[in-house]
Amino acid sequence: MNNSVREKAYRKLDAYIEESNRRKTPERYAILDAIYDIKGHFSVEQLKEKLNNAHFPVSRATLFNSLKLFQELSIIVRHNFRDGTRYEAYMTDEPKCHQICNVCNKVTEISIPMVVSAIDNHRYKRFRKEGFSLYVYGICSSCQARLTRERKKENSKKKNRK
Amino acid sequence: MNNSVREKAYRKLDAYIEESNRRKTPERYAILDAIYDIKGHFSVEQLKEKLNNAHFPVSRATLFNSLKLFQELSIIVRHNFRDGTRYEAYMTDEPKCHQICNVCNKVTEISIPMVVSAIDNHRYKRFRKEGFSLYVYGICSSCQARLTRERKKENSKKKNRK
DNA sequence: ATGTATGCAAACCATTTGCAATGAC
DNA sequence: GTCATTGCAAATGGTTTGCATACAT
Repeated sequence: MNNSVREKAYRKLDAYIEESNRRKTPERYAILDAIYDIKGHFSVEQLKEKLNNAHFPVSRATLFNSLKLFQELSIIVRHNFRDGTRYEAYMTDEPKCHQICNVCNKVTEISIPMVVSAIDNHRYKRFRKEGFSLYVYGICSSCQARLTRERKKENSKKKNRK
Repeated sequence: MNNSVREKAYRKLDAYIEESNRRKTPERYAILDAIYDIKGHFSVEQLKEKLNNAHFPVSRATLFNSLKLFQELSIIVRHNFRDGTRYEAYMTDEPKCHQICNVCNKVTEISIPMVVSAIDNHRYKRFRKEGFSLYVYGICSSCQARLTRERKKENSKKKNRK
């Protein structure tokens, strides 16, 4: 990951605190650091653990507060996968799309440059775009294969019964 | 909404039940109907209410079961907005993208044909695409304006104190 | 000194689970 | 008759909330 992304987030947080007359608490910066150290998706628990390991334990309430704040500042994005909520820092360089199987719920990150540029080039009305997340839903090949197999089996059972 | 979409979903459910040797319960078809009657986003509670109004009350457990099944069958998609989970039937005609404000969390449906065609034309690897959802995150103009106003106010307070 | 932010624990609420009853085949 | 599916109620677990304390300014 490009460290300039991290620094940009720092500056966003600084600016917000300065302009809104809030407090520069060590927790907020520690959490921000942990997020960028993790790279990629993370759950609240993983983030908590990361901070514990960094000898900077933070309460769950503060984690949720900060995550909400960072989302408002467009520093992170919240995903809701089948196995729970995941957060992720926006990456300016090569944003990823998510390919998700509707059956096994497996999430795969893929690159679709055409889509990314189409999203970037669109002119939004009364809206300042900060980031995006795209989920392409479907069936992965292994589930496809398994389903076909299982259905065949069920069908033969049915015929035998008759 | 095009009714052929609804019929396609019916056929998907029929095929699944037939091939997997499951049961054609009235609940499943009633729920499917309610979903297509609602049109657009809905919460589990809204769906439950819709079914109550249609004099076909269904238990919450069954609703969740069916929603999970319909998701596996790629009939519906699950969204996770700030104010809770919402479901939505896939629409083949003119799929919508979501524009979401990171501050007030307002969700607006927008059309970005270039994006839709880029998603459609991409060649996925070992994956059969069934649908997608795109969330473009940012700041809506009214939040933008409000934030600027508030920060200005906070700043003048700060100066007065000094 | 002021009032924002944190930490803790309790409360909340959407979703899941276990199990008995139902009913589709 | 068999076994998938439903309905109910209890359990679960992630997230929020209330309040006292700490601390950034």
